[in-house]
Amino acid sequence: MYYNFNDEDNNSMSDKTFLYGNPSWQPHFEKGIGPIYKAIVSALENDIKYGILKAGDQLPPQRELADFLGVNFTTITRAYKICEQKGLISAIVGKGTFVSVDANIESTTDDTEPYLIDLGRIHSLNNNRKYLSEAIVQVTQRMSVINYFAYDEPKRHISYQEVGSDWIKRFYFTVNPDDVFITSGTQNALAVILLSLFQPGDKIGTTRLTYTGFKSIASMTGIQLVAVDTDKDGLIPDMVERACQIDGIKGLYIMPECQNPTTCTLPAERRKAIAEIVRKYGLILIEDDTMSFLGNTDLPPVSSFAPENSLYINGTSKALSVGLRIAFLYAPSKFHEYIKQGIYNIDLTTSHFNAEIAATLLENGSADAIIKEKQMEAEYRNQIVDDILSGYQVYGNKRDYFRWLILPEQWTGAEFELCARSAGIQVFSAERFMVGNGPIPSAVRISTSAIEDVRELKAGLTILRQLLAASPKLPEFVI
Amino acid sequence: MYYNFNDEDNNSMSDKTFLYGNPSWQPHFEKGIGPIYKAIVSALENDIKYGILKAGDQLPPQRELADFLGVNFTTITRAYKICEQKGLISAIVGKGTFVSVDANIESTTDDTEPYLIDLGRIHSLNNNRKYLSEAIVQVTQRMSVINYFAYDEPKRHISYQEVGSDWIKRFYFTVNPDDVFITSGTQNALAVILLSLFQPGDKIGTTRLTYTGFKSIASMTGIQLVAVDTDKDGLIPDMVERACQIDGIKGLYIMPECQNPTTCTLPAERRKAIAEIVRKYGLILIEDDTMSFLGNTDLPPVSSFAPENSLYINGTSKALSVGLRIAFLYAPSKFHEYIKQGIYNIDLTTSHFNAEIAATLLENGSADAIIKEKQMEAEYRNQIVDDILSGYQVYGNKRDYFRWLILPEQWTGAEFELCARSAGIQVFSAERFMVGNGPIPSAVRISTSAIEDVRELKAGLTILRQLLAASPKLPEFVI
DNA sequence: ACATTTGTTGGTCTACATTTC
DNA sequence: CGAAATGTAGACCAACAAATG
Repeated sequence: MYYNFNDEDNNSMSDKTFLYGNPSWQPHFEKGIGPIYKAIVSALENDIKYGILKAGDQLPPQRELADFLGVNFTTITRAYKICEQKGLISAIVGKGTFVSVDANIESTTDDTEPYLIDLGRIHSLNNNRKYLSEAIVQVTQRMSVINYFAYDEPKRHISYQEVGSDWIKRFYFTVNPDDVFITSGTQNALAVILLSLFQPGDKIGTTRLTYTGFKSIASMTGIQLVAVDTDKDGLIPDMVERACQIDGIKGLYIMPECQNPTTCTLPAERRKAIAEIVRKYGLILIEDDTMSFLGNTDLPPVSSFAPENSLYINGTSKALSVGLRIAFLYAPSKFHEYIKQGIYNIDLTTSHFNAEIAATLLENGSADAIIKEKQMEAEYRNQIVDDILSGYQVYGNKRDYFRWLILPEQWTGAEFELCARSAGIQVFSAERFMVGNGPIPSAVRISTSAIEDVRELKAGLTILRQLLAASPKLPEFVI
Repeated sequence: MYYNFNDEDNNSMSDKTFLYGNPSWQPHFEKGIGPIYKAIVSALENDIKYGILKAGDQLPPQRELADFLGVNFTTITRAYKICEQKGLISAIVGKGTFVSVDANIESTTDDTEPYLIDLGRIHSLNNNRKYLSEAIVQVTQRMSVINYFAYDEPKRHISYQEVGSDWIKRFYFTVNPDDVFITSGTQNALAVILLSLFQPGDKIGTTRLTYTGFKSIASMTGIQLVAVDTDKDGLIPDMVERACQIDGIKGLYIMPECQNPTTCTLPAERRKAIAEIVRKYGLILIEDDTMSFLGNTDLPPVSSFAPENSLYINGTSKALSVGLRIAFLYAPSKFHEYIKQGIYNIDLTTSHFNAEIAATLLENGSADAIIKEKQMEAEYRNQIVDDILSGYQVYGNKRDYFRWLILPEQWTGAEFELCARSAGIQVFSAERFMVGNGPIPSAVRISTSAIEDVRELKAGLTILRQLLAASPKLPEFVI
């Protein structure tokens, strides 16, 4: 383009030429065709793709690479910045720039090969379908069933919004029915929120290990996630405040109960402290409380302490039935217009028939029975995990749908996932849940909720136990 | 920050000080607090919001404003650029920068006050619910109904994908069932496509007047729309090519049949020509063929001439029933992974129960009967419009769900919409459908498909006819 | 405590492309 | 046609800010 890359002539740089050695990484591209920063971006993308750069590798400092290429260092800044936005690398002032740990890792957890024992995905436990089936019969027998399909808004004796506020009230958060929206599930609610309340480039804080579905939707909408540090109780309030001050996060995503994947549950004081920070910095809190129905605690959600700044999601898929795809979303009035618009723009509306079934279940008390059974089944299954993996560090509340296993020294999560897979078992490693950079815990998530038959669970766990005692033996593979 | 704004001292500018007069618009902000370009952005936002800057107003040239503020002109470039991305203004090299026509106009068309005669929204005609009701009864009577809710993927004799490929085949496009996805309606399919195949900042070409739902989802995902010129037959192929060369569009959004809102239908040669360009430039074609069931033509869609580059959407909401929320999406194999991911990230999956009802309707022939009836009803209603508005320029095929009315000299679309509203009728003006800048046609869209009772249509049209002959008489209002 | 290393940000400069007159 | 007007894009520079030792 307009610049000649003539290293000798570049006097302003010549005194620094000796300051830097050869950069640890060098982008290969043809000079003179197209902009430099773009060339660097594609070189970086390629080298990560082909394994020349590996997760955690440190890139040369901007000034060093700039000197080597004979350009101003902010040109490198620009290139690095783009790569960072693509999630390939992450930079820390004073420290350096590093290849992201998940740069080359599939971050979804929705797919599993059918022949594997599925200790990977989190499902609703399908143990008893009696109530569901009754509700369906009840709904379909009503003369008005056609209305759920023919009309946009069928009339019913109490509104879905009231059903939703009643549902949310179960979890110690009292909201006005007018503030309740109905979405097609939790994931859908997250998509609506990110699309309607945030813009590409905005930053949202979240635990360093977070729900993969949230990572995906954030990456699709161009929203940057900022890792906030945690300890055994979950998010550390001071670290949230830090993220506000330093990173300028606009929102905060939390799962207060049974955080996915670490199973942390926020204690009461932290909930209040976080709400305090949310209010102080005017954050938009996105609280995903899908797991609260398990009843491990009776604490009010963070949203209840900062309702004006909060979006609170509580879905029925996990609690009642996968097929329902109904989640309730609380939003304060200042967000109503945006959320309405978002819901409309993504999918017009949720199926009224499904909403009616969910409403029926909730109104006639079947929901309570279903939840009770699921809680007991979860408890039973978790006990099996704790028994078979006794002696290992297994985290999780009594009734969670999954557990978090800290691996022995010799393993990394990714290695263990791979070996388990070869042994016929699907688990998901810490790597998949990582946000940004930082130390990756050696751990895997073990789901107890996807398999149909408890014998499968036992068989799978027994194999995992053997694996845990062994050493990583990776199959031969390139890259 | 780091710069002092001392106009006198700025020698490099002093010779130019006399070249420019006072800028036609001046941003008001406090110097020294925060970056200049951001201050300009908020000043601009505010002035548009409060009506100080009106749609179509020309902003001062970058150099002029820069001189006035005593900064480098590229700082203004930066501010303008951000505003352009926000959709507030649009700039043309050599010409200037202008406030967008839709900067302050609600671009949604989903809301209508209940007391108005709704000639605004486009609905499915709900004339006959017999078939739908039969299908629901049939589906619910099957013993396996619970499976639609309890399982993720109920077994059926032929797959929904095959149902989808059969449906698409009706519209002269033969596709492999493996390439068919099921989404929760057309709007949902568009959201999935934009989220999974495009990134914030990407550009997509579309007709200068386009579907508002597409505008909204593009704006939410940070995707820029580029207006492509049209004539009475719709998109002009040469203009599409121009958009490729000049704007570097990555995708192209089209409605080949009954383009919303202008009712244009692309003739055969244009379809081939556009497909040619799509292939030549490797564009991603997004073809929204929701209206083809009306059967105004029997032309194959553009996608059929460039299947490797095309995403073809054909929904059932308009054709069968609003409540179904099922659309079929064809995607070539190279996009499968992305689309799958996108569907999963937005909403997990579509309601199987609804899919089953749609499938039943399609398989047992009811769909044909429903469509036939809708076609006839549409024809009947359009005839009424053409009769009552005879003498005026009304565009539309025999069987469309809406018509496009060119207004007489004295009216602009926005004025007419406002006056019609005061007279109790909702119509949507050309302004709502505009992409970017350019001349705004004086026209409104008149929907024939939202009202229940034809008498309402007649009453509404009669009032509109009187209005057309009158002069704009705007109610007193500020801004 | 303070200098060093490293990344970030706001503003500027230069070449250039498109449109208008 | 060519000069003027106007917007665009890539690179550069200087001040700043966080982390490290």
